[in-house]
Amino acid sequence: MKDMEKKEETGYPQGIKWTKQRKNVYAVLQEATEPLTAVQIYHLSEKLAEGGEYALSTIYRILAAFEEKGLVSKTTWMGDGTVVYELNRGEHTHYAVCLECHKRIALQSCPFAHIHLDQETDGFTVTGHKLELYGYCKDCRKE
Amino acid sequence: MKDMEKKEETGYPQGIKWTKQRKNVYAVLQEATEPLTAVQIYHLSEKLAEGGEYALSTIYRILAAFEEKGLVSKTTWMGDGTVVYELNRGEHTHYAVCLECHKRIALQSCPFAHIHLDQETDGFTVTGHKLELYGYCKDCRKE
DNA sequence: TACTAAATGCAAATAAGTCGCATTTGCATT
DNA sequence: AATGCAAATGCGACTTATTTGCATTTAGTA
Repeated sequence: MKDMEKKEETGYPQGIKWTKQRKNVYAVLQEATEPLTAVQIYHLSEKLAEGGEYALSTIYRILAAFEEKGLVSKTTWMGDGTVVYELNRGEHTHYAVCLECHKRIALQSCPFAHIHLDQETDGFTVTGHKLELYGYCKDCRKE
Repeated sequence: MKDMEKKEETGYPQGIKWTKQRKNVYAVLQEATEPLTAVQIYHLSEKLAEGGEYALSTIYRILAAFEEKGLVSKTTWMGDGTVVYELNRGEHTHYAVCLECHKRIALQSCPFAHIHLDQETDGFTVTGHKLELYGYCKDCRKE
């Protein structure tokens, strides 16, 4: 287990205090396959630790701190406004949301990958975008 | 003012009770040039009427009823999750949001107007989409 | 004009997130 | 290894946005 020891000693972005709560939240975000709400992160973090030794307000503060440091980005599901957090991994993902079962399906690629959005609006410099598709997944489709 | 009388008698989508509160909310939404929050609609409706004869909960219920009937659509500003309502007028509008001053600029056209999004995801039938652009408006742009 | 289901007002309840303050804890230093 | 302090945490109170129960009112029909 020397590898794990090594990982314990290093591997965390520096510049902030790495408390056990922060390490757990960070681990939860690394394991996540899609963006999570603060409450989901709260429960998953507690599961990672043994006891119920977390305050929800701490989770909110940790997420705010991570966002400040650029580790995490905070977004909202456009459909219902749910606020979610995810690790900044460089790429971005869009989702298709089923209006029937509310399942979210990640798009394999961004439709704007090769489209220039800049000229859309006069004088506005576009630096990013958010997109959400709506419709029916193959299980819920009406014929 | 015969025109107004006429308008009073007709012109409302049928199938629901047209109370004075609902008429006012409907009028507010018709006059709106962009989506409004429930609280904004609440204040504007009270201004339309004379007295403070509205309950905020009623506004929420009216908006929910309108949404049910397909008169109104409820959306959220993706950036901050603010929930807003607007009349369903057939077309849809996207916005570019300035990260500095938070101004919203309506796009003249939808970038997807002539793009097929259907094939993006296997088996998913796309019926709608939401898009928000981020960046800097011409007043806030950094050189 | 009377009747009834639906709509409203009000106040209390819920949900998501924030904040102040006393206590604890990384972590840099001795 | 022990110390010190700023930063982080826990806890509870608070805010803001929205929902809900219930008694009362009202639109639209019979």
